[in-house]
Amino acid sequence: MSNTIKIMLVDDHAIVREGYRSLLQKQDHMKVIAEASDGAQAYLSYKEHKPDIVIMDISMPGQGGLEAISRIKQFDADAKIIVFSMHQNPSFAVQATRAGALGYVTKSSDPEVLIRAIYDVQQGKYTLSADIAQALALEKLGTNSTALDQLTVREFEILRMLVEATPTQDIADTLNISPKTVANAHYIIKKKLGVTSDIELTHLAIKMNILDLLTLSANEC
Amino acid sequence: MSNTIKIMLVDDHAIVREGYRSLLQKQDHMKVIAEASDGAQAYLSYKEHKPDIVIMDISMPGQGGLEAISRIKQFDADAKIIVFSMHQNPSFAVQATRAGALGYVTKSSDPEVLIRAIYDVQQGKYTLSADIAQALALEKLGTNSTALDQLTVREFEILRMLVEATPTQDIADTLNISPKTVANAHYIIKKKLGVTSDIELTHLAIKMNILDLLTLSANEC
DNA sequence: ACCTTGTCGGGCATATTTCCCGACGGTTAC
DNA sequence: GTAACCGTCGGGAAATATGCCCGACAAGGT
Repeated sequence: MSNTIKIMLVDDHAIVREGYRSLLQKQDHMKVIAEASDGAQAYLSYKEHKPDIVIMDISMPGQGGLEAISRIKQFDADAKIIVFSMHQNPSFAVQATRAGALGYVTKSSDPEVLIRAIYDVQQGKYTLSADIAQALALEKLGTNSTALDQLTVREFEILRMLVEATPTQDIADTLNISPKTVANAHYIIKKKLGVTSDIELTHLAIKMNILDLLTLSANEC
Repeated sequence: MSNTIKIMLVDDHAIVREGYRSLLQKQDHMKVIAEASDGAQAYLSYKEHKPDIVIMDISMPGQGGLEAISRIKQFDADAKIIVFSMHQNPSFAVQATRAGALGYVTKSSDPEVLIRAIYDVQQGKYTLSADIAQALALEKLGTNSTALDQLTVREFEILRMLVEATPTQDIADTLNISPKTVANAHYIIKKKLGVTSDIELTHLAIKMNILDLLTLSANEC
């Protein structure tokens, strides 16, 4: 069929890919033609299969989703990428958009929302799931001025790794840049966010839900 | 069929439930008889359907999974619950087990691992996915469970102020000691706790409940 | 008395942070 | 086109912090 949408799935959890596949199978005009479980794989697979739509998780180990989006867009500026993330924090949507994503849907959304987003993005329309759209609107109105949006995509990515206590050398390795650049970014991030110590930085990351408390806390709240 | 395992799914992400269902459908001896998207629903649904096995995510909004496990075990001490979580942190496995779970499998695992776990737990065997088993073993070797006891009173006092992002000079002033002594203590603390960065130190403080999360988190817990 | 442990801080080599700079590619504006 | 801008990348150099050493002193313990 000529109007079948070719889809690539990128998610590090096999069970979630299973879910996508099962869901998309029920749609007449969609076909999953490729899968990947991390950013690097996603890039290679994109070049090979040229899918119409990429559905991508952004919180993956190693090469994160944002980096993968940038790489793919660099290879094909017309790439249509939907980010499907567990993060309700609108800053993630902002960063994903900057990196080149055309849609952002939370995993809490009903499956139909993802389907709808695929059709929308296929036609070049930008799509946000309702919860994120609302949060973004509130942020714009309120003084919830999240300083996070002042960060560039690269800085945000580095911040995420930093607050997870990733060594500078490891960050440099995963992003293929010099440790010196990471150190410079570290400094710029602290400056932009108005903190002077790494401990303050970590506090801020927790407040802004960049650092998932659940991954840290051994006790229930 | 008498040997069909009746399963209940609990996960807040519809797409993940879709994935479980698709996966379990392929198994002859398993049948999904109920679903729930949060802890409270899970408890009610358990009482109604009495499944043989519960597969439960523990990071859910509102009443989390650990609470649900406790409630279910209280109602039925023989309940067989497998936790299927994205968290690789072994502390989660410890907590889940304390709450009454019989198995812990990470979402990064291959689907077969979950299937295997279902059969194992059905027979009353406790099951861990390989990655968690290894992490737990390493933790046991590391003896960081009593790490805090290695700190002297003074060091502990300084640690508490440090992780609240108190400037070194302020700590020195408050304790009437030299900033240099604070810096030295800071170093000794990191050494005793086996961390190399302040970010790691903050993570540890959160895990050990030295840092009050409630004063930090902008969200309800 | 003697040894241990905690507290306090100086010294000093090394590492990191901080802030500067220029280079380069991509966009946008005109 | 080209000028202006932004994001990314990293070098350089001074200021600062860290890592690890040391000795001093007091309080118990044996």
